[in-house]
Amino acid sequence: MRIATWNVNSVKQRLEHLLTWLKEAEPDVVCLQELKCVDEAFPASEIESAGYNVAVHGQKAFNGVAILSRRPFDEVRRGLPGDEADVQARYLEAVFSVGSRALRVASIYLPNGNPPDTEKYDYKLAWMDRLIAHAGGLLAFEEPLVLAGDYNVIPTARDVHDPALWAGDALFLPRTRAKFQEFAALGLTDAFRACDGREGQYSFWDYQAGAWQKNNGIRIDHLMLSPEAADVLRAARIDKHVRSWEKPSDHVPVVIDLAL
DNA sequence: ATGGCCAATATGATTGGA
Repeated sequence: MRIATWNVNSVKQRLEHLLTWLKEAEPDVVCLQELKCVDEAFPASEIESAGYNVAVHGQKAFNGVAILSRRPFDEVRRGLPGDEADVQARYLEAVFSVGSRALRVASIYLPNGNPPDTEKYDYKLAWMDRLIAHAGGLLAFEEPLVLAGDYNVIPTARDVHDPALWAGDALFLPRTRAKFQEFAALGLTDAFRACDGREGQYSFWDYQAGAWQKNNGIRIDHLMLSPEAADVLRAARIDKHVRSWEKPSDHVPVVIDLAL
């Protein structure tokens, strides 16, 4: 079972890349973020023709998450619980049958939070609290669970090319990292870090200032695993070559293999 | 050259990204 996450920065702009990468990587489940379109504008037929079922939680212009799956969906949940007034499309959850087991996967687009001295940062931290509460409930099922997405969190100094440059950023502030630690401490495993301890492994490079050419990146796209999923983790990788394609997203896919 | 981008929006300056 191959599961991936990718912030595509507009699914309409990135459709050709997505179809090429699906054929190349052959994932079973894909979590997408930053669709930047409403449900009706999502290119469902093109993706279905590539062999995937589609669940979409879109929004006009911003945000938007989707899950693609070769298997049929048993259940789909749209939106993160905990705030009925939150209209931002940042969370989508699905359940699949894998043999006799249930596999639950969520596509997450955690708020950026910049600038940190504004209500945007408060929203980020509150969203993380809601995610912690919801994840706690899901972990109680004691099933394979993959919470995958663009977390907009640099977990440690090892995950950024120049920690000092990011010290005051909402993605790397101590409060942000502490909250992410609290989330992981529920019993979640960072799949990539469980497989690869090297420095210089990133999932995002800014479009500006030649960041890609200089490998000035950050690792902010994560697949977080329940113990039942971590037990069957076999491999994790970052498909960084996608960043060198023409007109790329600023994020690249992160991929794991589970023995399910 | 110590700076350089990109996408969406009643489409032209603004907003958001990270």
